[in-house]
Amino acid sequence: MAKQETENTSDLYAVRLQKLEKLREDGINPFSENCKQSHTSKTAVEEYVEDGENTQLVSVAGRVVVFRVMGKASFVKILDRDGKIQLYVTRDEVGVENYQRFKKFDLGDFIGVTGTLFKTKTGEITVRAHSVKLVSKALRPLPEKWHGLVDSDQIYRQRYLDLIVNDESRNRFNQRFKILKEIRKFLWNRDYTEVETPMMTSIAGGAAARPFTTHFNALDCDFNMRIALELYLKRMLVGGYDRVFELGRVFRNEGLSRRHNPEFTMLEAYEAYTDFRGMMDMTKGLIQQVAKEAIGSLTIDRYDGQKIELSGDWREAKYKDLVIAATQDENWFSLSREDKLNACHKMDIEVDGSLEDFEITNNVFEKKIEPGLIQPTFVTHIPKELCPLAKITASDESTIDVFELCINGQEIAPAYSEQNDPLLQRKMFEIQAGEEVQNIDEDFLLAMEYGMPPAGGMGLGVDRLTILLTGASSIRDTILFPSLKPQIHEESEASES
RNA sequence: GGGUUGGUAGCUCAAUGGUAGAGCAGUGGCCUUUUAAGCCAUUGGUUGUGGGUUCGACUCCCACCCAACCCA
Repeated sequence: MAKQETENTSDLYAVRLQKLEKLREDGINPFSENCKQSHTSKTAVEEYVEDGENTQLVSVAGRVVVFRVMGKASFVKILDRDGKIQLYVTRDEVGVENYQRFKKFDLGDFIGVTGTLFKTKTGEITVRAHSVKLVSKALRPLPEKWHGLVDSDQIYRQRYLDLIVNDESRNRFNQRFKILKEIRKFLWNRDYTEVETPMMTSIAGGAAARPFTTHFNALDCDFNMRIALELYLKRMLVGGYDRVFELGRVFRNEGLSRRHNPEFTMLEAYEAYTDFRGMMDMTKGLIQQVAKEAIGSLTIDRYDGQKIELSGDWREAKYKDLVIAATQDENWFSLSREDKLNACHKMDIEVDGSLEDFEITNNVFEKKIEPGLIQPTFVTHIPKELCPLAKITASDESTIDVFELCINGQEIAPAYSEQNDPLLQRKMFEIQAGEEVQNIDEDFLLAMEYGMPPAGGMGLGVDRLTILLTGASSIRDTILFPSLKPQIHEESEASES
């Protein structure tokens, strides 16, 4: 049965296996051959001398993605880390025997070529091959060149194929990698230290989210995957590192959607002797510089054609003012819980009848206000119930000194004036935990009692920032290997021939 | 979890109950400046899985699997 499947589905595979055998018979190892790479596709092209003698030898290597044989001459394109470059291979240059062998190469094979540069009739800078050799044989055919790979399932499960054949996808991921690099550069330049803190802890704190659990065999106890970086980075503040950041994965055991992946990348940065106002300037500077360096523009085209303007000053708005504007009710915050629920029904906002007062209001914010905040907006003076880790606003006991930066209809980055009063912090934790006091991170409170400097802290959803800056329509297009349900594989079709 | 759409050759797609097709890829030829190269010939299928209806099912019905989108 398995054998039959091999024969039916892998005809192309069988042909390539035969080629492989032929190469071995001819004394050529189709896999171990190494080759020199003196230039990449990009740096090789830069060597080309306009209107001059192009005698400089370049050695390039990569995967064959275009293969056009025209009798005794051929054009080939290879893909390397910098992109693609065209090669011109002729019988006269590489010799009859080599050329015969070359003609049996397949799309997808890795080859190495050494030669000189010239420009074709149509003006493309091309390597005229003096020698060409196979360095690694591909046994599977690549997806079609023109339409690329469009099956979403295969794009996500076999991302490597997507990266090989879909330029748009490769470019988007290159932008993501650049974004990560520029975030680090920005913070390093401000004398921040990059640190690493535990991903597995007994208590997952720092945010309100359901954690993934795992079992620690040696200690025989259940651990949680982290849901935020906050509590350990603050321990670093206590420990004397007054500017720290971590860029890493957090895990939240919640739904999957166009905007949510259970594991995602967070930046959290803590800076002593500043507050949420200081973090506001820092965050704006960071996003503007990252956009400039990684994307090359401060004006972003969204997938739906709208433009997002990141330059200049950004709007600031108080949470309460936004809610009052959205509900068109000056007295919203004095309404009873029941009146708020009724008003939500009238506005077509579905709310769970058991929600607390502030949660009902926050539903209005999340469903009616946030999706409309396309241009950068710092939302300030947020109700204190929404975050137990920030300082209370001096002039208004009901709010905290924080901002939530919304862009592209999503919350991108919250920041606080961090709470550093250990007694108040304990009280806030106790209110939040309610019955579940065992979930209070006592070690964190102990650390705070040794003294934590006043600080501003900021968290930034790197995936959401990437969605914003690349104009992607889904978070899955910005995560290399998004979470998917495992597929049951049938017997692997291998080795029989 | 609910709704909608989709799953057919390696890839991209056709085929509305009556012999499963095309383009690209592959294979064999021709071809020394191509740009989705071109020309001639040609191989390739358990139609997502399992049931059912029917003389006959890619097509209709039921269940399940996977994905995308929308909603919760």
